[in-house]
Amino acid sequence: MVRESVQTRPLNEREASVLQALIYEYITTGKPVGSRSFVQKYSFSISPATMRNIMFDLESMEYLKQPHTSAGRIPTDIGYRFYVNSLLDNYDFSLKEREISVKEEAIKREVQLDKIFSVVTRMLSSESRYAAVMLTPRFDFTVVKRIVLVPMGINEILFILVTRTGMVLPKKVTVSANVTQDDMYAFSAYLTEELSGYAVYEIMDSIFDRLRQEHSTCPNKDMALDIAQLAISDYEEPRLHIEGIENLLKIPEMVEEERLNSLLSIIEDKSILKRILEKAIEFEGIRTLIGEEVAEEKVKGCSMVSASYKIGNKLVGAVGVIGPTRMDYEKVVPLVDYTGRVVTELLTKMSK
Amino acid sequence: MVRESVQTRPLNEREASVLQALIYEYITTGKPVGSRSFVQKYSFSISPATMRNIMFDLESMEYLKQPHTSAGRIPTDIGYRFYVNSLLDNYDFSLKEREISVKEEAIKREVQLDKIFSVVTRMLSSESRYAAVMLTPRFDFTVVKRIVLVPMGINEILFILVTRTGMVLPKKVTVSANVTQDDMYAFSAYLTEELSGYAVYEIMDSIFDRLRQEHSTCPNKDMALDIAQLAISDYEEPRLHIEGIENLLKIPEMVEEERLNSLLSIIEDKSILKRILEKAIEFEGIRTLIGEEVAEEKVKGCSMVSASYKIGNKLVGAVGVIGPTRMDYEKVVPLVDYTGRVVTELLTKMSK
DNA sequence: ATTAGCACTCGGTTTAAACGAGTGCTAATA
DNA sequence: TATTAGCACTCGTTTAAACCGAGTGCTAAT
Repeated sequence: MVRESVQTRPLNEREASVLQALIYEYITTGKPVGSRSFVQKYSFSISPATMRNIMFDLESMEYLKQPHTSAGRIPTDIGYRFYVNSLLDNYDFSLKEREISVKEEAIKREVQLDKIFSVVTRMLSSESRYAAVMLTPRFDFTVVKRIVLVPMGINEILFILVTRTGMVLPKKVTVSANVTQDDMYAFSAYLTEELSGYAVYEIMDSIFDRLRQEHSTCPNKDMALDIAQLAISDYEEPRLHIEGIENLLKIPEMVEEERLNSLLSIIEDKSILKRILEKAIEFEGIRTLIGEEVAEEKVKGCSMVSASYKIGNKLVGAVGVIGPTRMDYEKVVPLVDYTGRVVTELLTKMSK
Repeated sequence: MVRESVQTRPLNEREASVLQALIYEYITTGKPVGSRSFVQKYSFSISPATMRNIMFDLESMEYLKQPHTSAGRIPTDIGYRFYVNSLLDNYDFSLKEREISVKEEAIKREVQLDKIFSVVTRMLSSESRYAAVMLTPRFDFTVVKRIVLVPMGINEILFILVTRTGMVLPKKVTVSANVTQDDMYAFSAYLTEELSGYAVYEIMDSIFDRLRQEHSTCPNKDMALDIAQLAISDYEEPRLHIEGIENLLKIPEMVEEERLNSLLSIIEDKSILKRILEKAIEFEGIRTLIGEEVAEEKVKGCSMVSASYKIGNKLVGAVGVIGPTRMDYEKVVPLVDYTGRVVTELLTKMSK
């Protein structure tokens, strides 16, 4: 049979299973997969020649490519995409959890929210053997539990916001007028009374406006509001936690010139990752970006599996794993998915 | 003259200047320094042969070595040590600052203490072009400014300690008995009243004991003390900030197998760095560790320049730069020294 | 004490050959 | 028609040999 170029079309069963096995093989070994040894290793009951024909078809449909003539095949981004999609199709989102659940306790034992982020990323990177990233919750959805003002010096006030999740967010504010210790107590009480229970975005949107018009027994009410507004309006951006870059350095192909540069830009310019993860927040559940799909100029040959997490039913942050395109998706996808759920559960419980 | 093996002895002037120039050359180029080109480049008015003789002497005194026969010379750790010491001898610790002072403002503008650590390490790594590390202040020397208790749930209390430097240290504490909102206010007032102005180590050493015996108007005084003691006793360890590992990856010799492993252990096992920096706290001022002097099994071919910093006149933390043995000490030493001073100044001012 | 001269070393680079895993194509086969 | 055996060909990788050049140590002359 003379092989003619094949347009993209649904794969038949045999092609699909070959593709799947081939990608699996490549993910494990990192070497281009050739027909002879492949057929043997996976006990396909076809000859190498037939395998070559199938590979040829898969190649002309752009699922595979050759790094150079007369080498075996490696998957293209499209190939990986097929692989990951069929993983996702068959993935039982309810199960899986049991296998990993040991770590769950370690996370849940952590009480200080800030540490949770470290623990989660550390766990995720060590479990996945790649690099883990996490974007801390969007500030505007956090719910105020308590506000405490502490005088720090002349005209300097430390504004401490305690969230319902137990996060403690301090902010130094400079005021022009003098404020007495008694004022501080009054302000703390007033602001806690009025703002607790509301999410920051609500406070910014409407609560402040309402309070300014309402009457209050708090002396200097307006000043209290000024301080609060000042502090809250320039609260912190979500922070990016990265952990486990060292894992990536252990992967031989990542240490090669070109990839290393990708890595360097990722570490150096955190805004890149932040951009990617911020996008991920919008998608409920798992999201995979393979190779070029990452769509960041400086990032080449990397994939990213991410999951958004919620507080209550608001999507507020994301967590993920970065690795080479040749990533062990089969392991990473459930892991990330699971981690997202644990974080959601934890934060939601804390904010009750 | 037949060269005989030379015992270590004080270097004469010519030898010293050759050694100094040679190390400088090696630091800049990274290539073994050979006699011919070296004599030419640095306009020594001696012949290459004479230079070889000098080099031979320096080698037999272990200031230099050859990576292999018939190659030029490179410095040994002892050589670097000589170089750094004479740098330090001639180093005007009062001056230098002016050159770098631009960044000072950027740091001092930072109000949130936690961010200062990030800013300092980032600045230090980007200025030095190596990796920067910083150990946050030892907790036991921080002075209490204010204590606030916030009820978080059944039997759960958030204990917030505000230090005089403006650091906000929250800690979740679980108590057995029920605590009312009013208790909280009373406790906060009582603890603030009694503990503010004292350093944590004083509180742990004696204040608690004293308070337990004294009478107080605070109802449930003992419970308040229990909570405080619980929270303070297991407060956080100094944290380690690292920044700029990417800079090290840009140095070709660091990406080679062996060095890369060193690097990986450093990143992976932060306790190594912590150990080194903790030691550095004990030395007032600058400290250099060259190559083997680092004395950590897994760390090879790295040097570290560190400076301790103080709050008032207590040594509480350290900051430093890590790079290859072939580091630009001439640049790094003043930089680290200066950074240490700025941090000291800043923290001291904040804690007033 | 310095230096010119010279034989010698040895890592790095270049060149060439041999290797081997893999391919595409063709022709025979089920 | 789909599969397979056979074969020539490709091309990156490994191995070996040759060579280059920067550098050394030693010796003898200055």
